[in-house]
Amino acid sequence: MGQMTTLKDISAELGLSVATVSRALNGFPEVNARTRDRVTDAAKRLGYRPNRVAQRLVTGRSGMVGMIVKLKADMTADQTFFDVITGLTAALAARDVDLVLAVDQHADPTVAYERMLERNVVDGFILNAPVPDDARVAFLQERAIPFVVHGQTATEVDYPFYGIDNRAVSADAVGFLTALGHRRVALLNGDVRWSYAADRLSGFRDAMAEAGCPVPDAFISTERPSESYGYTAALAMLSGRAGPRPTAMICGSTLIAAGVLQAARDLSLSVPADLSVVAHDDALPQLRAIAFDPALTVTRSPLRDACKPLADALIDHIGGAPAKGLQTLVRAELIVRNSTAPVPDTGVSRWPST
Amino acid sequence: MGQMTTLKDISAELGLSVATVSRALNGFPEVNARTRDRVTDAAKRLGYRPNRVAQRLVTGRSGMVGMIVKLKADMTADQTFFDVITGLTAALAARDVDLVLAVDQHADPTVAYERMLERNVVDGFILNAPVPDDARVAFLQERAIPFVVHGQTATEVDYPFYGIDNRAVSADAVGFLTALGHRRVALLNGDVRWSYAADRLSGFRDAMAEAGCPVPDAFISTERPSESYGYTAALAMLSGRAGPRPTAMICGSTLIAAGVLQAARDLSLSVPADLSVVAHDDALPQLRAIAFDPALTVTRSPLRDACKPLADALIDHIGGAPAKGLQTLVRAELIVRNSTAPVPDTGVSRWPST
DNA sequence: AGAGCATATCAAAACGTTTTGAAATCTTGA
DNA sequence: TCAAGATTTCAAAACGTTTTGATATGCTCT
Repeated sequence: MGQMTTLKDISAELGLSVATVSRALNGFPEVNARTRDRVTDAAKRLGYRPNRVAQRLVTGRSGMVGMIVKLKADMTADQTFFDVITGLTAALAARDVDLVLAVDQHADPTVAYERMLERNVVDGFILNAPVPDDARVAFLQERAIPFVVHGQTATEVDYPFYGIDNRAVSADAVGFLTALGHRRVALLNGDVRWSYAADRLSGFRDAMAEAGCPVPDAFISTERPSESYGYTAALAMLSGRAGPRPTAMICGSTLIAAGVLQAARDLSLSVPADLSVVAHDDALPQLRAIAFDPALTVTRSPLRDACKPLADALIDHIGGAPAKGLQTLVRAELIVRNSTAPVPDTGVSRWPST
Repeated sequence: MGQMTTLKDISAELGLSVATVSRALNGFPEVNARTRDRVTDAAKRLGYRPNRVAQRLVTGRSGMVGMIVKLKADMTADQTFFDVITGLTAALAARDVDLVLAVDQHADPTVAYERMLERNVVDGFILNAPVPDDARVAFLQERAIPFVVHGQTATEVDYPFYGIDNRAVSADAVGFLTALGHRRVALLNGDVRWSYAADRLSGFRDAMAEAGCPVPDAFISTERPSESYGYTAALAMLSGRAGPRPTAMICGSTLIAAGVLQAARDLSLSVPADLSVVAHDDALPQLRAIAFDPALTVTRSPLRDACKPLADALIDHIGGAPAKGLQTLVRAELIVRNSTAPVPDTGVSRWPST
């Protein structure tokens, strides 16, 4: 089958040396303008495509980065996963890098990385869903493998990351709600084993404390985000068996909020008149916060926004750029819609107790 | 940072030539047993890992295969996607091959393949979700790039594939239902743009014709599988506005079946007394047919089963094995549970018309 | 005309492997 | 003991690039 045309072919065709052809194609300044034209012309004419493998052999880079996703029994990742992969591969492709994907089914999170490194085919990794004191971070740092973390809050680290300020997410939501007079605010958080949820929780506690609002234990729940979790948790909190009910809820995701709204509906509670709801919105196409009824007030930071910065940070870091300049912590945007309102007059919700 | 140890390092250490070391490690027969031991020993001791890039440069193979998933606005792929990726990467890894993933957002399905080929980093492709006369197939065949198709019905082709016999899926379901006396059977199919659904449809029509059962147009619907599709389609069919109602339904997926069961419940119809339901079951962990109420009668062929044969077929094909021996068409298993029963006595459903 | 310098090109080394063809060593049989 | 053969090892080429160090060519200034 059709042999690839190589630098040698071009050099033979033009009576030049391979070195000059290489330089001409790579835009080195010392090659004569006319020669460069002849070379680029011949390259196009002969359909030259550089052999990446050869390039990589000499540059020592593979031009691929790895990503290893954890297979969870529940597969919650899926919703966000596809979206992230899409943006990521696009951003990587723009810089001529490919993504090698593996799924980890192992208990020890590092073995999958070890395996991929062993096959020594990737220049670096994209780490997602970090946990506090992530074992993978230690593993990769020890081996001096470049990586970038998606979703990171601690800023005092020496590797690149892109994340949202999750403490601020909670603080902003709390600040907004307390300004509306709410004092009994509940948090329907994600699973605190993940850093993002842990940070939201601590941000929530601190902000509530600062606002002088006590937070009963019953007002905080943490679980993997799902609609049914939102539904049952909200139902439990709103039943008011364990003291006064919350007048506002902060949801870890729009999915949870969907369950909360359903629960409110089933209890004949009006949102926002009886209950204010704020959710964090990753801007997934399937769950458009603006399409909720009522339209959700959210702290918003599109997941897709992370992809390009992540890809670029990793590639730059592999290229030798120091981590310090490749750390981004964005502040989520508070978007006020119709699911929030001032606290009901009495301060105690007005519906009959169940 | 720590230089990789190379063949040269080992050869220097042992006073052997690089060639011998290479041979020893690759199990060539002509190397002395003692020398081989010394080499493997030194390799382990020095932590030798072959440089894949160099290997590839000389062998011309990359040891990676590509998969390009189509980004659909609705993202229905997700459910099955994660499962497939998991099995696939595991099966590939077992043969020391990695998976390069890209997401295609382009209208022309071939451009993403073109792009990946251009970067010339994969030895072959796994094609999923084939359509009749798939443009990607023509594209890859023209360039003599190895590939394997996941989900294939036409058997008269000269490339490897692994698929289930979708015409038989329908035929088996129809055969089972007609044996129970059903004659008014409806098909809630997937989107017939995909081969699998097109085949299910033709298999359904043929089997029904053979059984001597007419099929009114209203008994056939095709749409992207979802619970709500199952719900609304079933509701429409069971309302009976356009003639007598079906006594049995064949669903393209368990997801659709979930909607059908809900519709039956809302109409106070008993499954299976009033309506028999058969679904095709891909055995996704999230939607366990046995956990339905009533437990679903299904044609079952676990999606995961396809992964290892697919990976192996592709790798063998890349290795030069002819396509003919790498084509598998499995017959789905009919599993009878509680969602099917003999047709009601009258032959006309006994519930009051709406 | 020759030194000095910038410009443009080249040949060769390097990357780390596999593979080829030849050479060295050992074994066997007469 | 020697030729023939088998066994084991080796040096070198090859894969297609990038990069290094050297060389050729032209120009400017004295």
